[in-house]
Amino acid sequence: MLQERSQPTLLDICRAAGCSKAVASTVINQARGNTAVSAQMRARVLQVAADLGYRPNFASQSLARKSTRTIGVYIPSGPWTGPGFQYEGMVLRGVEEVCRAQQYDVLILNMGGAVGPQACQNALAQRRVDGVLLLHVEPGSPWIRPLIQSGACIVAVDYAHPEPGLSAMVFDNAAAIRLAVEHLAALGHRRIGFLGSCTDPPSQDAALRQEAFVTCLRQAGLSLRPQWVHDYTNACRAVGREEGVSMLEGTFGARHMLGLPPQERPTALICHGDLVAVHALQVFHEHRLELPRQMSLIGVDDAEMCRHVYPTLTSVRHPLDDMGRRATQILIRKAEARRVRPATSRLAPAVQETFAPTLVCRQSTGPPPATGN
Amino acid sequence: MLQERSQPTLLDICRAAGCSKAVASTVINQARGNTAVSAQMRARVLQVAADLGYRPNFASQSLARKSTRTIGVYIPSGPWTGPGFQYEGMVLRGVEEVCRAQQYDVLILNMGGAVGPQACQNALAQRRVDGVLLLHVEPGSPWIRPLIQSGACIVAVDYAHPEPGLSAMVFDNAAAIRLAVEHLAALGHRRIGFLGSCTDPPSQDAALRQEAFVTCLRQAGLSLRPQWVHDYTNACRAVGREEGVSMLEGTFGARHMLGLPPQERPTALICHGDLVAVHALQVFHEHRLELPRQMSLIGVDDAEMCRHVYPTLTSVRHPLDDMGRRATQILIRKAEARRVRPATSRLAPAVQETFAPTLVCRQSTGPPPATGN
DNA sequence: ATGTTGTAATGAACCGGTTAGTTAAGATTA
DNA sequence: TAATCTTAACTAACCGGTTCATTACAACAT
Repeated sequence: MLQERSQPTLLDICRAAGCSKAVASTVINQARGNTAVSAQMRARVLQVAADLGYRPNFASQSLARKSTRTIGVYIPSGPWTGPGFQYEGMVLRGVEEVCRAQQYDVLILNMGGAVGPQACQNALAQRRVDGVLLLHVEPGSPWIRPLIQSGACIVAVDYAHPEPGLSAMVFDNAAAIRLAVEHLAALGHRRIGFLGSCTDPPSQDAALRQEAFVTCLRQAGLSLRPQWVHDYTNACRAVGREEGVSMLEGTFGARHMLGLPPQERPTALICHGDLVAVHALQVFHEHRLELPRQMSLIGVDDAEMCRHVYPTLTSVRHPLDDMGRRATQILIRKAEARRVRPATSRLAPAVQETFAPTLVCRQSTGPPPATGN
Repeated sequence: MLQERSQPTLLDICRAAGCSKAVASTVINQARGNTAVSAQMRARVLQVAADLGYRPNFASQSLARKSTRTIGVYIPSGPWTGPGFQYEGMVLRGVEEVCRAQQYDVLILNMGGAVGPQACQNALAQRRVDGVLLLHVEPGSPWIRPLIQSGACIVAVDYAHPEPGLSAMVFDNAAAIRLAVEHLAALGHRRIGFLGSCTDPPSQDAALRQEAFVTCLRQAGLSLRPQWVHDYTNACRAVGREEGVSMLEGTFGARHMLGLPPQERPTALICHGDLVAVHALQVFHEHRLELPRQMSLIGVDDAEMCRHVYPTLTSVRHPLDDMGRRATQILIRKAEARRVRPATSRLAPAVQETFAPTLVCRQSTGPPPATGN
């Protein structure tokens, strides 16, 4: 009769090595406070642990240490496979890398499924997660407040929050748009348009990017006609707002531009994001427009898909992996500090770091058509 | 001086409600074995728990129950944002949905980063995960054996494994290819080609799909020339195998087909996967081939990106979310059963369920060119 | 009055670690 | 030789729950 092989415990080690739990624990954590362990005992314990394939029980350690070595990542947007997930995925890559290196685990709370914010909060609270990373959470979300009050360490990625003590890793949206405009201007474009985001309550960075576009054009000394900017307002005019506009923002935008008389049409378009650009691409293909000969197109964020469409899409890289990495480092540092002196958690000041964009040139941008100038 | 707000414990509840830990615990778990709790006491405890915002400590529960209510998902392939992640993401969607509903957590071990299999196994072992879901893990991977021996419940998604007791959710690859062939045959295509996967040790389903292709063509009474099938062998002939062929499989395949004299060129191509198809699409665009007028193209798996390319890509849906859902249900069922009678875990027989494909028609397939027939 | 049954609550051991406090023995110093 | 310091080990409390065995007490039957 096969015995259920349960994992060896610290006690098993003690029996085999002939020592107390305290010694075994000390050796395995290679910690020695006021006590030292003799070299031979250390070797013996380590040997036994290796032989038995000992792995400390995480739950037990968490309980004793009052720290779960777990970072929760809260993702309010769409599901794992949503078109926007590439975005979250890039952050996760950085998060996991840092966590794994520091022996932390990642608990992902994705609201894509039927998982409400309430369920997520419960999960976070029950797990006694050491830190929470908020991914692309708009400021002012009602459920942030209880999270802060629960005393968790929080770092937001992508949005600065007005709440005190909330650190944030932010992307320099304005600089991203500036890079795009400068790239196009350098290629010789004079009529540059913008396809904005059309999600219903416009997101904060949608606004930032669109504003930056207007500012940059002015600074570059380029003229801007109102019809060269397509955003939520225009989209609503085209279809009822009920129509799930958001998924088709690029499509609407591109059609809008093609509707303009050729002489007044932009020769290049900057899109709020890569998905918008990819959808615009579909429309241009439909109309047999050749890119970049007849139209230049540029996205923002540099998602994986930029490399897979035709023509490959020039984009402005959003260093999401770096932001995730950095956020996680800060979170872990905070968590460790709190372990040392729990009462003084408020000492940690809110950090805010800004990340710079970089231009990634691909095939979708080129000089404007000679005739059109 | 602000007191660090720590979460209330069961003991806090007891003090407030004036009862013992046993009662409080019983009420909160709404379990009553041989003991009952009076209605008033139950109400009192629940009231207090709600007032204090009590959340049981997960680590403590895990320790006491000897169950972590956590499902580990092992993802050996590329990182979160890798082109193949859409695939894993779809499974995760299903997994998370079921877990969350059953109050389980998901621990994702993605080897995309610099996380070796060893680190993953350690994490799984330390966590005392209740079950492990293997995502797209090829049979015979050397590290599966220790995992099995550790006594974990395991369900594999996408590959059947020869190891005893290992359940699997498998996709009917042959049926998928058959759907694709039948679709094209119904449209009138007589010369159908196949772009296979070119990853170095060819994956099991690459082989299955390619074999199925040959079989289906024969069954449909269609002729097949060797040059209509492009796979790893051909790719290696084209470039050195060092050249990271895998990412460019579609590109090579498409160029190969275009290299054939028009009369001997397939009028439709079935691709091993969507990514292959998307890359083929890039080549066809480069050569100004119009789809589906001059060439039909069909992918397998129905990844999100199929909807974003031009023309939108016809594909055969791989019900990954369903497979993930089902796998998780089985895993949780096994885990619960084991809790009841730990010694009899081997009673649970290895389950194997097959999932059927469905055809998703989009713009990339149509009748063959009239002249070409 | 005694024994039986059933309900409602309690006590205490346990899960598997961590760690402060303590002890025992050998080395160093007065 | 006694007093003190180190070093290396041990003891036991604790983390926050779960659960079994036990007790207290009222209701019922004999």
